[in-house]
Amino acid sequence: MSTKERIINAANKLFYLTGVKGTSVDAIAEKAGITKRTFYYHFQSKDDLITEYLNSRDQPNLQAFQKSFTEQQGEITDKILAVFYGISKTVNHPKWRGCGFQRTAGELANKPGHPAIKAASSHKKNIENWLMKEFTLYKLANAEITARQVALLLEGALSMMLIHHDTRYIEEAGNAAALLVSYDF
Amino acid sequence: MSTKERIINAANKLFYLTGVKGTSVDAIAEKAGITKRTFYYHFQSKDDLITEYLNSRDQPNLQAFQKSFTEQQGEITDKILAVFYGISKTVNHPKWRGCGFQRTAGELANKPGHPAIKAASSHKKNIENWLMKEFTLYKLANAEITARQVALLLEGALSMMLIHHDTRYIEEAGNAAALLVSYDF
DNA sequence: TTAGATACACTCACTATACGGTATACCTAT
DNA sequence: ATAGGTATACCGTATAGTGAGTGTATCTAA
Repeated sequence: MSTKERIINAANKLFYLTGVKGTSVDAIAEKAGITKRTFYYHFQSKDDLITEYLNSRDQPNLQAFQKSFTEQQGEITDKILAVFYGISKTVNHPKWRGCGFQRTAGELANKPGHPAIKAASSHKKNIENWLMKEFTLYKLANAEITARQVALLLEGALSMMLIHHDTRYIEEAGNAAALLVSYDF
Repeated sequence: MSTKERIINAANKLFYLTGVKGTSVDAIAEKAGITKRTFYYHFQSKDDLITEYLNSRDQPNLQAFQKSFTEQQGEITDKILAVFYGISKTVNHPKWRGCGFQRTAGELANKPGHPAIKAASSHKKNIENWLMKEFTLYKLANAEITARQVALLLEGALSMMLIHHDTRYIEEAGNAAALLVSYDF
């Protein structure tokens, strides 16, 4: 694994665990087994790394949702429920800290044009677009609208889980999503 | 206004605008017109202030939702739509930064027992309980479940608005909430 | 005159970033 | 093929500034 990959790897863990403002470049360099100077050889700035961190998480996160959906047999409502159930299985892991995109966007709320916020926006849109395509395939009447509504429930569930640490919130979000999908079917 | 109130006032503005980790005690002291030492006379620690900051926002935030709901004439679905519409009117304000409770909980994600997270949890439950009581009055069949689902949509909308800065997300969340309410009516 | 409230000046740890220098490997022209 | 040049990747050590929190003296009101 290249040095740059090791840095991004370390950033993935530390930024997700302790937040982007709560993680120092020193800590990342140490975790990556390099000096801080070497970090600045590979990255222009900490903000630069934050952006690459989120971009590197886009596809893995999306694919995790897609996996839950695809592997679930049955109706479209069952598949949607499986996506929410897939998350509920991960939240009890001691290192679970909600959605890294949501938390990073929250931390950077006063830097509106920050490229990391654009990365978060792009990621959320990728999820929404994927849902829309699936809903279109499954002949939903208003695939675009329902996809957005399900994405909103997903987003709300991730936040509520972080605040309450109670899996009933993600279950109820799944139920609501399945309901909205079934009414549009 | 007492010194303590002035401190909390300054914290309200700065913590909300730049986040709890992005705001220094020095900045709060300066905004409050006191020295840092005086701050530490009134508060035990920065964490202490963070907690009081969120607790001080609980009722004002809740009442803003209740105001939108109460002042709206018509069916229960109209009243719920009004709650979401009330938020959509605020998001274009240049100082809007999403939900302070959500963002603070995100920043403190690696401090699970932090009293500020409990304050956030308590606030979100207050919203949910209020919705449940209203839904019960309006004879919804499953007031508790629907209240949670609407709260989840509200939460998701606030996060999505912060990420995308696109009011169509809050509109769609309102539509979904109204739909879920009407199906439970 | 005494207790609460405030100010000044500090500590000490940490933070992002910069500078100067080095080892290694690959060129390229003779 | 070999000496001189150059690009890549790395490290050790500054630097200038910020972070939370404190010791001690002074003020003020009852």
